[in-house]
Amino acid sequence: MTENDRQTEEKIFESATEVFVAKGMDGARMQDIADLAGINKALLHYYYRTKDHLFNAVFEKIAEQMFRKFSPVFDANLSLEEKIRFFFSEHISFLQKNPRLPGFLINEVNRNPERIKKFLRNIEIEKLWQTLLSQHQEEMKKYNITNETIPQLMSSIAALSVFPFAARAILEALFERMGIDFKEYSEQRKEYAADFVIRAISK
Amino acid sequence: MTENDRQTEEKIFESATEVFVAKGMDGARMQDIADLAGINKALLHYYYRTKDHLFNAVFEKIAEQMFRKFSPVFDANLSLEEKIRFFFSEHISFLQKNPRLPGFLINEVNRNPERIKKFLRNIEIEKLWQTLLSQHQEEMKKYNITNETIPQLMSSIAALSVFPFAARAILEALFERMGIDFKEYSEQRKEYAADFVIRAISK
DNA sequence: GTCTATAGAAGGATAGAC
DNA sequence: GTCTATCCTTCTATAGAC
Repeated sequence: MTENDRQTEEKIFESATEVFVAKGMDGARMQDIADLAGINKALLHYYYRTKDHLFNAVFEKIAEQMFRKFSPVFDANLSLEEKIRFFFSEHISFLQKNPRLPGFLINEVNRNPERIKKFLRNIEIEKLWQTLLSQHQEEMKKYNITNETIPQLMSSIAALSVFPFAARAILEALFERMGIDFKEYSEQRKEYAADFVIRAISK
Repeated sequence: MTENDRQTEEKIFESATEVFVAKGMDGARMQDIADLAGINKALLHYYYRTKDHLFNAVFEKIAEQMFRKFSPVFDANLSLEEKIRFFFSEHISFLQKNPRLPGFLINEVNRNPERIKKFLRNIEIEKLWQTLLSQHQEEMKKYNITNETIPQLMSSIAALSVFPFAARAILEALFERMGIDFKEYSEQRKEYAADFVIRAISK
């Protein structure tokens, strides 16, 4: 693969990412992607045979980015409280830079649940799960956490971080009427959400 | 309008709702809707001039349903804690019956933020807001709540209720690997989320 | 590897008969 | 009010020249 190939292929991939995230699989047009990349449609099909192939490449990359942000939480040598603060700070910072990713993923995954199942097959969920459990078994006793409530807790943490960005358009419409700035809100959220969770699990 | 008209129009509306919620505005096909309603395409255009008109009718109805579930919370004569428990119980029950609505709304609102702004213009946000504030000003002192943190608190409550259904496909894929049943999880969630919030705001 | 031109299919919308 | 037939546009995908 020559330098020129790599550049074109990358440019296509970047443009496709932007268009797919903005309009979704169904709303995106190959013509839009070609225009944004400054090339013509035929070249898209030369590199990625079909729209579906191109979309899949973009989806996998984005899903990987989102989940990679979670993984340090599982093996970092931090206390539970430190992990929670670390997670919200890092994850919300990532979402501030990529505010449309949550909505994109939620939509495409609802549209085609097989996509995420296939993606997760390459991730050792069970292993991460066991690591996390064993790492904090002792610490959990100090908090209001049992093995049974961990799914509730983890989904709550994800919810508090991701939801404001997924539902951003709704929140912004409401905030506009209440004189609140979304940027300020999301910056405050890093600390608020961490405090919120820690108080909620404290005995 | 004759009885027959009403039946056909309703049948179209119901079919359109099902198809739009399942596939989104961009993915939905007028042919799908006609097939599901047991009529032909031309009749769709007879009742709702364009696909856009039909979609707007469906969207407004769904947005109205979702937000109506929030409104009793604003004026009910209940203590703060009772309101929180009432909200999670009612709202999650509604979502259990309509699990695809959150994903649908989030997607369409991201696709076109104007829609929700227009919808909210007909709702007296400021009034509901003032009612809520004045109603619990005294009670707030007992909790960890200030006027400044109310947007954080309210978005957190919405997040804990809505997110699991919006991201249902992701959670189900994860839960499958961990031997957890989503139905059971969502039933437990009513109480877990309420307890979670109440502990989080308690001093 | 990149372009122009076009095939081929699908979708929204309308005309016109009943 | 409902149907069949069809127009017209748009979109993905490919053929073929350079």
